[in-house]
Amino acid sequence: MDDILMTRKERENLMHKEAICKASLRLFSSRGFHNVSMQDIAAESEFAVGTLYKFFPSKEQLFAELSKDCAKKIYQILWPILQTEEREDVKVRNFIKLHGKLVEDNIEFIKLYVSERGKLAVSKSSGNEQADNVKIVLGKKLENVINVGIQNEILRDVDAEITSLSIMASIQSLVFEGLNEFTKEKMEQGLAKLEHLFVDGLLLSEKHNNG
Amino acid sequence: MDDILMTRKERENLMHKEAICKASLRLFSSRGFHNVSMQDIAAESEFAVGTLYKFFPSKEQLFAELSKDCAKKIYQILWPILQTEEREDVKVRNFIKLHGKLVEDNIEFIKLYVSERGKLAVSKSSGNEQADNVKIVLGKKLENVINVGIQNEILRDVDAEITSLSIMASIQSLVFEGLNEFTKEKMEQGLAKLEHLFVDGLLLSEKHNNG
Amino acid sequence: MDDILMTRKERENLMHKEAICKASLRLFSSRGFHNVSMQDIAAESEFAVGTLYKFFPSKEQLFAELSKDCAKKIYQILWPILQTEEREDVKVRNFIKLHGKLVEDNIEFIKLYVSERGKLAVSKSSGNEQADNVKIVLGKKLENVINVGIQNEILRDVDAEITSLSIMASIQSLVFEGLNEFTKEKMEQGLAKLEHLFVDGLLLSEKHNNG
Amino acid sequence: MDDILMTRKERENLMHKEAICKASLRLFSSRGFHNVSMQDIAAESEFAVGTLYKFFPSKEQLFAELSKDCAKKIYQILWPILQTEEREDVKVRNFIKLHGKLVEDNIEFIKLYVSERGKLAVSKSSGNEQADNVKIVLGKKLENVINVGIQNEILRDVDAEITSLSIMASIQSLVFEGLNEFTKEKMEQGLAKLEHLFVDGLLLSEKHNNG
DNA sequence: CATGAATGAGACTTCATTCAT
DNA sequence: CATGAATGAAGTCTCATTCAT
Repeated sequence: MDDILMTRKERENLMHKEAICKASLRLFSSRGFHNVSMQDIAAESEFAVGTLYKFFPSKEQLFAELSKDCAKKIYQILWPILQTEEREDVKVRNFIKLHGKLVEDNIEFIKLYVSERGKLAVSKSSGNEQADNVKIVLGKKLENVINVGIQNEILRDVDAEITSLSIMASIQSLVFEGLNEFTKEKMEQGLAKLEHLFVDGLLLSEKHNNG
Repeated sequence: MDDILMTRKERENLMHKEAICKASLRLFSSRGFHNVSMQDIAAESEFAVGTLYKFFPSKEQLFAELSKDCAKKIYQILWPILQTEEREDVKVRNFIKLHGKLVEDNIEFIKLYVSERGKLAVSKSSGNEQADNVKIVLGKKLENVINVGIQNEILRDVDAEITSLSIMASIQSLVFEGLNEFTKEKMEQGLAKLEHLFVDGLLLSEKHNNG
Repeated sequence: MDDILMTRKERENLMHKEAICKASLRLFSSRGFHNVSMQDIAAESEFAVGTLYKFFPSKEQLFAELSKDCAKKIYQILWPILQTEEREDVKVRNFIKLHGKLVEDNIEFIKLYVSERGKLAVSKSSGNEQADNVKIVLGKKLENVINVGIQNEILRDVDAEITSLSIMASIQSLVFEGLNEFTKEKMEQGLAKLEHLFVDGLLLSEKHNNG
Repeated sequence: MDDILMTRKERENLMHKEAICKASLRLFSSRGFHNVSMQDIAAESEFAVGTLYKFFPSKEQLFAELSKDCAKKIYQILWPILQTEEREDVKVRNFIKLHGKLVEDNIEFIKLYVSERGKLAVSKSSGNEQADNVKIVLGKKLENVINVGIQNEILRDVDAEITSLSIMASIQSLVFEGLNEFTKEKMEQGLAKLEHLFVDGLLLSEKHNNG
């Protein structure tokens, strides 16, 4: 509870900043960076334009920070899955499965996460790098899990790097492609099939399949 | 050879339009739609702004036509691969493999193909729909090939839809992620691994693997 | 007295809008719609271009609103004259006479009122319709007054419609033709002669002439 | 027949110029100066843009010359009417009446004649001055006719200047107002009423009315 | 000499950013 | 300190005019 260490002012500040972030996220995720103006954000967040600049030095920085938060949040949800003491195939299963819940709770975050890439004149947008980093870091971790699975003779001897990339890309494609049309159930069905494709079909030896 | 049937004027016209397209493609693919101005395109193509509007009625239409061309070109290369009389697993192999050549020849086309999706306030940009359609059409065809392969007992009994999506997403990810960093060799290695992952590992029964 | 009920902001807002209107009116009335740019209006009104768009959504709308105001103002001055309990010939006299005062106070309004008609590619400029409507409405009322005058045997039996049109056209011609050259006196002399021509000469029976 | 003195080239030139004028007139009269581009005129006249500039140094000059021609043509039709040996009231009658035929034959000329006034940034448009001059000259002549009529005791003792202005304005108003809606018959009815209003009602003593 | 492709200044409009209140 | 009116650079697009062919 950092709250205790903060003055009321600071606490209010934080809440205001979060309100702005939420409003921005709503707008950016549905309309994209260039089709949202600071005036739009001001209106949506119910603050004055000038106030936005008290919290963020520029529109780009606001977007970058948003991306960073978004990446961080996703990281905090997905990373632990790959850190458990479970068997490797279970980790991969859960990693895939968890995206269903993730989408349900964070549609906007996800949209932003998957949609805006290379769009900005990425001069200084450290936030997006961060977002990409999360993908890379999670990808590397997944790769690592797969490698360990292979070593433990739980998974077949595939190329872990390419398999990790493939899994992440497939999830992203499924999630993004489906965002506008899929119901929760359809999404989860798709993820289940993905799980089957990669874990049952590809990676698991028969003995584990039956487990 | 339409060239013979054209007047010099018409040929020049065509060349100019192509020059504008090339310049636009260069800029759009590296910076995205909103970070390229008509002035930029004019400078890059060495024409005046007004000239651009002799060839395209608006920036959106220019971009749409570009997308359409791009999609068409890729379609014309990839579609025949899935239409041959080859065995289904070979079709899939070739489909994946061919992306190496594709990237080599059409980096910018590819970038545009994979990057701009849902980015514009896509009011009427029929060009982008076209681009998306190509992905969908190719994806559906790939799905069909996989299904036939399963019926012919060449491929395992997987969910063809999700496998198709997964293959396409993986290629896209590999190609796009690698575009800025990968050498030709690295790209082809990646595609080879992808081929192995999906065709050898996942889909082929053992007998075909050994063929 | 709305002033009391307004905040300072609102009052300033109104003043700014009026300043813009005045500047626009000055420019439009002397140079016409197409020969005045938003930059011109910005310079004349001593605001930035962007500011103009805070008050009006487009140049066309600015012009339309101006026309509407102009028409409304003129309507509010002239209509009551035709609504009094006076005898019909007196109404017509006053209607003509009043234009002298009108010109004196609202040269620019008048210029706009008489000059811009059918000039714009009048797609949706409801303002101008309004302006035309005022002419039509006043014309119809004048026609009505004349008809009543005829029924009351105060005016001769002329065609009221054509007489009304003729009176309005004559006033307009006199006022517009003279705008750049006439002194106040010359204008009033002209109107007096017009009054004589239409009311004494044409319309009134002898007995009323002597009254 | 100047034709005899011209070379074939010169004759062709003249025809081309006339073709351009006709096309321009068609466009200007229906859409106004600012809503017609040189490209439009080129297309309508079936000449190249560059060719237009062989005949006219600028769009403004083209318009000016057109206005001048238009004014001249109208002048040549109307002036003789006021120069005949007829009695003055008959001259005025014919002057008014003739506008019916005029409209019928020269809708475009008329439209241009009455519509474009003070619209251009009248820096050097001597053509429009010419057009205005024609109105003034005809107006002065009509005034003169009326004065003679008064001296000859055919017309009442009215102010000739204001009567002339009134007649001209009324005709113009009737013709212009009606251009888009009136049938030939309606137009002629209106002019007949105008004739009655001004000649029978106002100007003629009884004895002439019965003639 | 006619042509019309090319030009580029200039029009309208938007929006990130500033600053007086 | 928050506000939001004001700013003006920059974007898209038009069109009168030029000039190589």
